[in-house]
Amino acid sequence: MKTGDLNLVKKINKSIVLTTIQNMAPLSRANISEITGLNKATVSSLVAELIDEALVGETGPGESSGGRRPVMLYFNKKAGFSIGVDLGVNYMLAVLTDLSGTIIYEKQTELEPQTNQEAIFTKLSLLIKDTMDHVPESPYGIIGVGIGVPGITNNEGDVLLAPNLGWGFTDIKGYLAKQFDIPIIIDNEANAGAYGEKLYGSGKTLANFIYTSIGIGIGSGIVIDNSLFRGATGISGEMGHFTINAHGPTCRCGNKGCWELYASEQALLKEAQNLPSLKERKDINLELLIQLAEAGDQDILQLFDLIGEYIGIGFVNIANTFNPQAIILGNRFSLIKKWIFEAINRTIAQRLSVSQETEIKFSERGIYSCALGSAAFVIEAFFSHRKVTVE
Amino acid sequence: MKTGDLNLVKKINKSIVLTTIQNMAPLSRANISEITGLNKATVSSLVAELIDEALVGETGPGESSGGRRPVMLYFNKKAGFSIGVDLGVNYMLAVLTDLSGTIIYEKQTELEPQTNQEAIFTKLSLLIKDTMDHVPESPYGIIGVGIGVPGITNNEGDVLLAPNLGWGFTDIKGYLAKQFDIPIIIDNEANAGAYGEKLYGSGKTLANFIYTSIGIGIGSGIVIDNSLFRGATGISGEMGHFTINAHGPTCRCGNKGCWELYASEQALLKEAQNLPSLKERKDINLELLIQLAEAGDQDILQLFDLIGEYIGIGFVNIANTFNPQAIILGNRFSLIKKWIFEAINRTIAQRLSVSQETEIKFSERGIYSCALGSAAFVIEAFFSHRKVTVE
DNA sequence: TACTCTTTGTTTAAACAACAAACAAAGCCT
DNA sequence: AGGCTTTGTTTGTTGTTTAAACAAAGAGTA
Repeated sequence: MKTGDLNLVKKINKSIVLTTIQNMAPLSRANISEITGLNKATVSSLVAELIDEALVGETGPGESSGGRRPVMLYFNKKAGFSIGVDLGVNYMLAVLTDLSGTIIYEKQTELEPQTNQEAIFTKLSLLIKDTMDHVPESPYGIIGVGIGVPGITNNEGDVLLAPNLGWGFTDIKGYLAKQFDIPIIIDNEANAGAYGEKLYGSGKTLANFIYTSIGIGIGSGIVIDNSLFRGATGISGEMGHFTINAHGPTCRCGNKGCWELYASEQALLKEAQNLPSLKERKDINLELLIQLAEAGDQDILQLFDLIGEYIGIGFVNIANTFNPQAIILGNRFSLIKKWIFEAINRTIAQRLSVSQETEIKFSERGIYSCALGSAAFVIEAFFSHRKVTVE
Repeated sequence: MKTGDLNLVKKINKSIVLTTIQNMAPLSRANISEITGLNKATVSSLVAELIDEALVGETGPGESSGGRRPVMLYFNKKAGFSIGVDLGVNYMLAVLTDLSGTIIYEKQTELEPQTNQEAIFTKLSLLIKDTMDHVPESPYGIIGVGIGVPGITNNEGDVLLAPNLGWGFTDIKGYLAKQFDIPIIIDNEANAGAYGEKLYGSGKTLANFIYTSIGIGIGSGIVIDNSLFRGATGISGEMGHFTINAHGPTCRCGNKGCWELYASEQALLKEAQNLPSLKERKDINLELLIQLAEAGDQDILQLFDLIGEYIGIGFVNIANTFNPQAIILGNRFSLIKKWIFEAINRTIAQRLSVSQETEIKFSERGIYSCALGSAAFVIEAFFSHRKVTVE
């Protein structure tokens, strides 16, 4: 049982001071005291410890406001570095970030579709090693590696199922832990994307939102009260598989009429193939359709509109279920924003009860959301034993 | 900003001690010390204060285990009383409970359908006053009134919309506050039901579950990490209005093919009306159908089965979205459990990916869930300034 | 320049909650 | 009767926040 003692009090206040510096630097000890309500003496003593731990530094004297000049403090975001990997179906993207989520280095590797698991593991190791080589000198070095996987993961770092990779149960954390002696965090690609947008993108100012990652499939990350909801056993947000057509076609998940059969890249490409103008072509992919849309192809524009409508139908379901402040659309479909945005909003206006005010947004960090979020999971874990919240 | 100080530590520990006594009484100070890890001296001092506040009492000496006999403590559940009201469409049920949720007194009032708001308010006042008259003498008296309303409420205690009552925006809290000088808490009927089941029913051992209240409409309460999720602005769980048929009939909410059009009492009665055997009858209601089912009417049994299937389809959506440990079916449809249970489970087995293990349960407190949950909201508020949690 | 006032940050002493250890109380066992 | 065990209180220590005093360093003004 978690009882209270003096140690806890200190931890809470130190956490508050650190968070304040992270969010509002540059600022002085006096500023912190005023903002937090903590006594000046308390702030001084806690800041001294944070400086000892290399998490905070002094930049020098600031502007006087009629008295002694303050000593300005900053958050030492270079105290350590995190690695985040977006493990896609046909690519791998790794980013190296500092403790504030700024990208220091990035590297992308292409993957042949259907690459076997052994080969993916090897490439992943190489990618991580390469990224590690680009870490600057720092007190804490690399504080961990986070990986976003397009599939279902549990809280122990196992992948339970990743159909688009052809994986069943996979102990990816175990594999990596053997090679790298640092914390490894595995999570779902949509959760990571949601977290990335929460910290560094469209979700920065939102406490409650749903991030929907629409690509080949549809995944989602649920942010409630500023933190990610992972569900009972770490599986959740499989919203691509809710039924929007009770007697529709069977999905590979076993259910019928799943949303993702109507509103994903897989649905889009299938419909495109049926267009008279494209019937013969074998090279249909999202990029081609974007080209055609740019050129003003009416069939394609109409198709995008239809897909947008189905996305809107799913969004109405999400809004009715969670009443979030916003739904953020991310992953590949953020590329076709301009052709689906109107249809999504139109559908929502038609179907959603007026009392709800859910805004539709698009991912701000684009293809980086997932890698950034994965890196952020590591940073969160690094700070977790320093940060405490009370309610 | 919420900083830490000695006062906070004390509050945390006092809260732990009180919770421990509530959950495990009768027990001694030494027991508490052992269970919580708090020092014996600390426990003694905190228990002394709780006794001063009349929340805890001593029953007398317990069994010796080879030394001095312990003084056994109990939670004084009679220190105050709470009133919970289930404001239904054609009835009002009030319960008077002690601080542990035990019902001391209850009273139900029938309502004519379409009763106007003024009349409902008057009846509600009378019901509350009558309930108050049955309160035993106690240190804190009546600590508040909680009301569960079949509609959308916000966190300020306003009803925004209650279609089945014919209400638009209604300041019910304001009305009651004028007459009763105690805390008034207004919440959605499904949220209250969920909370009632969480504390005193099928949800007691579950940290994550979805309570679906299926009656005329379908509402839902979402329990995440042992606490109720209310959504961005206190509106959430309008799951009855997610689409399960993208191009189905239009619902009064504006959306199309809403789940509640296929799986609620309203759907059931409409289908029943179309049965050849019932075409001429004007007195179709749930109770009649139950009678017929008991008598073995094949048409009715088949109809129940069909409705069960649609309930199952919605449950699959819920499971895919939240991955809860269980889905608890409550309200009127808990009455027809034996005729729909099999169809629900069958549908889920067919449609839900095997990796998920969501159990289907039925409400344990039956028609009391909502009133009990409403009363519990009041108790929670009463303790909220005493109880603190840290993470 | 000299002086006062303001602001910043540190030092000092007081308050207080948890804690360990000693102690008192009240039982059990032989 | 005496030793042992368990319970619960008392006593003194530790560690943290805090208010108040203080020191440092600048601004403003005559």
